[in-house]
Amino acid sequence: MANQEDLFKNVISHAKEYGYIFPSSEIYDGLSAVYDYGQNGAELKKNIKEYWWRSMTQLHQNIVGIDAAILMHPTTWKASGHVDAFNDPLIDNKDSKKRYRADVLVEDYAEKLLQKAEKEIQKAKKRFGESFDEAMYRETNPRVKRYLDDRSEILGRLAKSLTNEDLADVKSLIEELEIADPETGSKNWTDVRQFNLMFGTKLGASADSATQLYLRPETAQGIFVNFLNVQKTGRMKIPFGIAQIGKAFRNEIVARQFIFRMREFEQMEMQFFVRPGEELGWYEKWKETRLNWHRSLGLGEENYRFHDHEKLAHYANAATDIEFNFPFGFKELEGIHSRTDFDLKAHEEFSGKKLRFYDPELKENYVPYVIETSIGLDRMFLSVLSASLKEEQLEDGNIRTVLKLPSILAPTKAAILPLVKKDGLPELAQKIVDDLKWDFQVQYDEKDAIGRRYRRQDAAGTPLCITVDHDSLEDDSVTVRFRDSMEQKRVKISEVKSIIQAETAFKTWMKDFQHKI
RNA sequence: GCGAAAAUAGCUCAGUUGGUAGAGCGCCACCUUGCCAAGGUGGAGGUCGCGGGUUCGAAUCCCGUUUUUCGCUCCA
Repeated sequence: MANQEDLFKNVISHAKEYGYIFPSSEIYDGLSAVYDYGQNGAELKKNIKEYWWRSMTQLHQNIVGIDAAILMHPTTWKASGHVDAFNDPLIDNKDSKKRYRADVLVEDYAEKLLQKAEKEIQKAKKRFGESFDEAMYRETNPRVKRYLDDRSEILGRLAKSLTNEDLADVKSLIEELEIADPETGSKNWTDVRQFNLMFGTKLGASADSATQLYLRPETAQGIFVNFLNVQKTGRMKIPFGIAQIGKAFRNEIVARQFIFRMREFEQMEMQFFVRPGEELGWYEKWKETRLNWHRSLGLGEENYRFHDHEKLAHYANAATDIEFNFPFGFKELEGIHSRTDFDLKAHEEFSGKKLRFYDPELKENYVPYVIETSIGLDRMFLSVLSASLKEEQLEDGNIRTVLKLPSILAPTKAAILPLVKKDGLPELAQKIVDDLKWDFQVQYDEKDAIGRRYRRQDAAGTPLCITVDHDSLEDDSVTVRFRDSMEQKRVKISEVKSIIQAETAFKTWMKDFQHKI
């Protein structure tokens, strides 16, 4: 574990040192759980986005992309359930330091009363046998009646307090009922506090006439509300998908672990619309397709696993996570959910608009079912970065720090290096840069000895180095040096472009892993 | 949000019982060199996270605060 922690610290400091990630507003001490992407980070992130976007929208004729606004009509979040579900009243136990949902504590207590009542009833049933009148017993037995009455009184009061947002009363309720920490038995509670996980903002310049808006807590709703627009204008036929990359915001209670859980984050989502009843087949297909996409990057098969949800959200009838072996253990990287018709139905209800598809084969209208694949871009970034960072022991005993990024994702594809900065070598190297820059992100570097420059590029993740030496002036050849193997190859200058191309092309990376949908 | 630990140069870290801040690497300039972190000379960069307090004197002791990591918790 100590090693893992060290590894994680290494990733964080490497990310900063090589211009990948900086704490937000660092000169003002930073802002909790907000990070900026630096010069290399921005490139890597953009490349991850592009790899995903092209896999979705370019390799599939029936998947198209949109880019919806972050601000949406507030009713969207009522329909999606976020207004209710993202509001949790929480309470801490001061002794055990454990946190609970206050309403769940009370509900559990009420549940126990119900169980006590049932137990009495079962006992009575045994005693009286056939002639036992259960309904009558519930009404007449004082103990059972008290249990049940208390229970409904408690639940009634809880519901009322929650509706009125009277959190003080929820706490009083917990104190009056002498509810104890289920694990430690302590009754030493903090006040109940409300956490709203959606960031609010206002539409309209004057405070009193302004409308309450939210920064979207997920990008999915931008797809659902545009379902008909895209389907009609794109003449899309079921099954089809809508992809989107964009920012989402959550006021996380605990936002931690570097860029793993941030308050402002980016999602890459694809909602795939299918015939009702066929969703589970598609769900399986997308599980396989998405895992393949991850495998194509070559970060190690053993670093991925599925984690099927046993407890499903109210809208889903199947759900799994693709987990990645982060430096702090296996954690969710991507979610694949069979969301049924929950979202479109909810939007039909709240908007009063029909969100249906006329299926010419079935000759009927229906609300499509949805398979969602949703990946955290920042988490993907962290997975790529942490799996790529290696400290290698070389044959001569030296340690080499190398960032073995998949070369299609690397910020800089090649560094062009004159062996020495004289004798016309820099000029030739510059000429090569000027030729390559139209197609690739390349970098010129003439500072320090060649070996050091190689290592510098290794640590920054550049897959190829092109070295210009004195022979180059005579025979138009250069040395290509490969980051991962450290091998060198003598090639003609005219071949360089195709070598970089072969190393970094989309097709090179994806072709064995693509899946026909 | 509660608890624990931490914060000193761009990075990794030293800094003794309180006595005016250091190393290695990195960075910049010049020289030498030239295929796997080479050598030399010179230089820039820190009010020791921030704010109070104790003290003749605080990086060091005390209080508060911010940020980070870990545990609890939560996760559409």
